[in-house]
Amino acid sequence: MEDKYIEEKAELRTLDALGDWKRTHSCCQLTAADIDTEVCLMGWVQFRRDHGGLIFIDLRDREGLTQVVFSPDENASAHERAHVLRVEYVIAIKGIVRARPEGMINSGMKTGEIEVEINDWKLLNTSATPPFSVEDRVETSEALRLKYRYLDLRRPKLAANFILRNRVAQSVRRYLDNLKFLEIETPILTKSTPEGARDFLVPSRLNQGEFYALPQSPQLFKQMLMVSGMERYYQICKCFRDEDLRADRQPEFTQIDIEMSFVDEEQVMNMAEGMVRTLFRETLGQELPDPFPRMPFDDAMQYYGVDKPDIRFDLKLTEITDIMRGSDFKVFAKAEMVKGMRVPGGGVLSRKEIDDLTEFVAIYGAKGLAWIKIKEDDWQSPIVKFFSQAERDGIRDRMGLVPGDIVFFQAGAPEMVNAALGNLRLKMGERFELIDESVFAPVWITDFPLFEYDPEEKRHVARHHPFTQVAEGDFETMVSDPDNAKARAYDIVLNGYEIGGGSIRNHNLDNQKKMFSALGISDEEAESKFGFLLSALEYGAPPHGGIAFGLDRLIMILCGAKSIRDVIAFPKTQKATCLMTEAPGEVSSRQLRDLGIKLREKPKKDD
RNA sequence: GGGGUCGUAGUUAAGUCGGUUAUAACGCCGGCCUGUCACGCCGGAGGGCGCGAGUUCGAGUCUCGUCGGCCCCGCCA
Repeated sequence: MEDKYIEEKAELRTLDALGDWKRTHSCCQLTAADIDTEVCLMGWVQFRRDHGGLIFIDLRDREGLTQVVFSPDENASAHERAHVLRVEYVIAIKGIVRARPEGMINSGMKTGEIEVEINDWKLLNTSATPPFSVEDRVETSEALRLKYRYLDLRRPKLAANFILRNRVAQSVRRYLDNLKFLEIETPILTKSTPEGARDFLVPSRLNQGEFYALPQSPQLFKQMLMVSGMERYYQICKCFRDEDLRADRQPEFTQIDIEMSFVDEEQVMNMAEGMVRTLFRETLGQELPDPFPRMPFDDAMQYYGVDKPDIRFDLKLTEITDIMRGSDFKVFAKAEMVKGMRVPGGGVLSRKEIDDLTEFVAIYGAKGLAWIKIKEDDWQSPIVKFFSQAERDGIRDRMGLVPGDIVFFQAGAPEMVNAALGNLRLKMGERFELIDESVFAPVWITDFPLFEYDPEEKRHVARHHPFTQVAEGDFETMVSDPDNAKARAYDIVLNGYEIGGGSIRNHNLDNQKKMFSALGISDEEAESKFGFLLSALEYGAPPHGGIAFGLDRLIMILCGAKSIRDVIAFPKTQKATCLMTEAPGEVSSRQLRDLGIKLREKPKKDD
């Protein structure tokens, strides 16, 4: 008897062909204006509410939901067949748009005023019970979501991210096209560039023992295109960096890459912020400041401790190195740098919270976290007993301390002081809810140092990249005094994320050679690594510069997503694997033989 | 390379000082139900606690190792 039953059920689940049915509307489209029209919808069963008599199905496609009703009175056979419907089954329905009965309007639903009364329907496919329910509100582990990414992407929230992503990309293309930019593709199989991030390598079958590298960015190709006279280039392209992952970093990511000839930094920045303003207006209806505020790198470090300040809230760092110089508090007196951060109202922080914050700043190398709570009558602090009255007055006046405040201090190497307090600043922004999540705060960071010292390699390396032009006025001294050379470079920061950066490049051969020599790159090395660039610069390279945006990060901020993975269709895990395809994977010995590659028996951990 | 955190039915979580047969909700299966919208009601099945050792009379609980997810430091021109 049970067998017969299963057979019966299977019979009911026979799939239908699409036939000549054509979809007429999406599932978020129908309104009261469509009442009494006949429509055909196709999609997935989101919810089923089978009352035995009436059956309600919320039908979902990528745009939204529509309630459809199977009624035994209207169409008995359509209703009878509908008992088999389950979540995620794929169906096509034909029916009449009806106004919902009085009091049955669902105001929480975009199509809540109407429903579709079924005349006929087709079962296009069944579905196994999904491992997690395809709904926004369900919190399931990210591992499971990534394994079944195709189901995860059905969730309306995630689908909406990709709809927005498309609109941003289209807005960018329209904007750049209007400004006569050419979209030009550059190679994915290219040459390893030793400066910068670790490359992904691809072995060459036809040239055994040699490797292509996947591009970290199309930097040199776009410069070549300027030499080619393309004048204005852009590309929305994949870039690859074999470095460790973070919530906002993936090994392959998408860049909006732009380069222009015959321009200075003002023109690049104007073009770029116009693009960002336009895409915000066109996709979110949000107006951004015009122009974007600008901040020199030195100020960013001084007041925010980072080169990507979140200026949505107003806490700032204050340097007090000079005040503490002769102090009895030797930790401060001897420190290369002493900075404080005043947190208005921070006096409410408990001892436990301060202990946790001390642990937090230790991540950045801080040995401790000095603090003072400003009370009505006195200062409460483990360190203030070491301060003279003049020192107390000096700190109070410079920082504008008032009762209720807490001040945090760091003393030591500037890198540590800035990192610890800069990140503590963000922590305090969250703790005291100083951040208005509806605000988008862009800021240009300018006047970057041309170099930074790499203690591992014991030489100066380019802070931006080695093709960046030195600031006017620093050309003569860039080799003798590299620490004070500025670059014609600029970053664009949004809500504390670096979303783009660029520079004016060296179009003059001598300048480029001087840059290489400042970086300790010999003529031979420069020739072997960047020979084609040096050669191109000999043939009438126009002045040029550009910028590149991290599209994924930008979309992440627009979506309010916490991770870049939520705006990338098939992202990698933190170990750079894909849980869906199980990449990376082993390859056949035949493939290895073709490539002339022999694997070690057992990869050793060291080496 | 390092620090932190998590891993228990399909899913999300609870599980006390180590103690009988490991809880709950949702989902799933079956039945009932003509205005629900995360429908409702009744009944049922389903896991041996990521994996491997160890301690113990006894381990989901303790120890060691290992695998995996996430966050972070380093790294990311």
